[in-house]
Amino acid sequence: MTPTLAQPPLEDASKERLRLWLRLLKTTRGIEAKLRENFRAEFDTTLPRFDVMAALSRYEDGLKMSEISGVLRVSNGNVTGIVDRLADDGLLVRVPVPGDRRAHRVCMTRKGREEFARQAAAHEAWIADMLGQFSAEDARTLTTEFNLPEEANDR
Amino acid sequence: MTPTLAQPPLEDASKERLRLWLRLLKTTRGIEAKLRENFRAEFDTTLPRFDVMAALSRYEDGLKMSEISGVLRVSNGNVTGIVDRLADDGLLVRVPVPGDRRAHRVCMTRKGREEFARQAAAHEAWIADMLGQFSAEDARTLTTEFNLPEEANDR
DNA sequence: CATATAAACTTTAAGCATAAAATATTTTTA
DNA sequence: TAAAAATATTTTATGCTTAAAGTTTATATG
Repeated sequence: MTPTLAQPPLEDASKERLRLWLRLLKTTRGIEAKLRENFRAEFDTTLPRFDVMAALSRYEDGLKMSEISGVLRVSNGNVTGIVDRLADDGLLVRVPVPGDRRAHRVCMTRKGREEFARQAAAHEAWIADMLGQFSAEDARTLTTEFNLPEEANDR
Repeated sequence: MTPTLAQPPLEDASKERLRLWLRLLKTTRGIEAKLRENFRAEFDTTLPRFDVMAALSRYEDGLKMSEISGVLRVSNGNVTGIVDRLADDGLLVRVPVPGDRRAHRVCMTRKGREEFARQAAAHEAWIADMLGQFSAEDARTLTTEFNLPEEANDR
């Protein structure tokens, strides 16, 4: 006879994978909501703005508009508005690309770099707190496990 | 002397947790993008619309507007527009609540239930495919591991 | 060289999301 | 019971997001 289990019996993999997806979604959305709230309260900014700044911070010479959308995997038109607003705030500038009058290189200003440094430090601390249940080793293991193929989408 | 490692040495937990977060974000966004694309191509609908239908499908007697936003953890005003459009399409109806003229109960129509059944089956198959690298046992283990406290937010 | 194609970017239309304010109704309280 | 507080929902303002169409500039092709 089937013994009573602490957990319900394993259903087919399809159901368990669906459960995992719903859990991942709930967890990441919860963390994103907290980040959004913190960014608003502490820095009067948003997650998409931070994402653009973070992308730029990794490239000393800035990025072209299309490179930003490529790195962040968002649509082209999306980046236009976010960069507009960051530029209005003096955190970055559009620099014409010599020899190609279609393109612009987006670079952080000094003010942008300083502001981003503060935001990045806070961001890392918030994440470390929210994922505090994972040891460094656990985190590394899970990072590897969640490296899905996702149609081999690097660059 | 420190031996050469297959992976870089463990940095402090903070950095490893940040890496895990970035990986989770990349993975869930990738899956969400694929789902959005599939929902659009196969059913001419969106993920938020599916989420509302999924919430309603679990309650025979429907849900009030505020209950939908509570279950889905989205803002009140957000649900108004999504329900408006689903109602326009005849997939659900707003039913007045007897004895409280402020409130409405949102219920799926027969058409809505039939459409949702098709969508849910496809959704489960898409997820099972994208998370195919996880066995049923792995999926269950990970689902448990990602049950973050997140300020004990159930209902 | 003229034109066609491609590339870089912006604009538009529609929908999703939040926070905050507004409206209507119900319940509590003085 | 009248005024105040709470509840249920919608509306408004702002920003993010995509897909698709449009503009300008660059490159390829006849």
